[in-house]
Amino acid sequence: MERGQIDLSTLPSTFDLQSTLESGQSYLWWREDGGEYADATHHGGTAWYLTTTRATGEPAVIRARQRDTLLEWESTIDAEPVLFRRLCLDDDLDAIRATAPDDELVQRAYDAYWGMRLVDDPPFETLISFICSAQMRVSRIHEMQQSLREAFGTPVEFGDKTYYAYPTPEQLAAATEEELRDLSLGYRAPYVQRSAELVTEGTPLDVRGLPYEEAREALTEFVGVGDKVADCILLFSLGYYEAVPLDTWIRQTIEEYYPECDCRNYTETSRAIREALGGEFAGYTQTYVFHFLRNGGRDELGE
DNA sequence: TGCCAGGCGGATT
DNA sequence: AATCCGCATGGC
Repeated sequence: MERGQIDLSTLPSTFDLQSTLESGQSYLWWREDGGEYADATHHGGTAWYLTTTRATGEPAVIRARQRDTLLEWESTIDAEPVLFRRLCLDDDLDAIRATAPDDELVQRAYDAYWGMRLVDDPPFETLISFICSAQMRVSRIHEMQQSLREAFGTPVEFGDKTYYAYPTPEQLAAATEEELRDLSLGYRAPYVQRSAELVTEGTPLDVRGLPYEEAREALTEFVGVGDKVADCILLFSLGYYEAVPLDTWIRQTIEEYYPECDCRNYTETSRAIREALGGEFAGYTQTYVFHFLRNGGRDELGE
């Protein structure tokens, strides 16, 4: 057991663990108290768990908790570099926000969840969890990932308990469609199995290096991955901060607040809203807006 | 009960 | 290239 703490006051920007983990970006963490979108206050909430698989293939467990300006952790490994990378602790939020449009929706969203970061999750885990996200509630997407871990993941001992790492491509490729349907994945079951298999067969998933639109197109090679899910993978695991996933919430936002961006197809609408949200960090801004609206922010706006 | 949830694949036009 | 339709499951 290793432990340590990160002094968040030395970072370029303030940090809010709860907003980061409850904003529908990552389905790979789970709360110690079992809660979902709860009541824990910002900067002093519950502990969270994460499994991570090292380059050696060896799985590890991390427990992390924020107390004001400290991020405390315990782990089977030295978790500090993992936390820095996956929680984007080095991001400069002021510089990012400076690129965002100065309108009420965006500024209220940034104010409401200031300190939230994008996540930088492993591409395969992001691929699978966002295949599962189609037409599905956030809480159930979390549950599905938990089920996948427990059914197919490699066990890891941590403290006096056994945890399960997120399954590898090989482990999910070996699953049957029926086994996956038994986990309540529904029609996504064959997509998960087949896409995992495609990864083991060498279909490129780490498309970093390709220009944004080419990268998005390349990811739709996977089964169950359309433009929207591809944008999520680019934004939450491959560092494409300009990617704006056009989901039901953002489409409604476009209709209401940026009607001039409502073009005929995904590609054109995407170009327009990326431009409207400031280009380079449009996906960062979109993530704040998404979280704000999903938590009822729209009701506050007209007041 | 019927509708919706961070949509997608396949068929049809 | 655009549109339509079926698809699992669970919560309200």
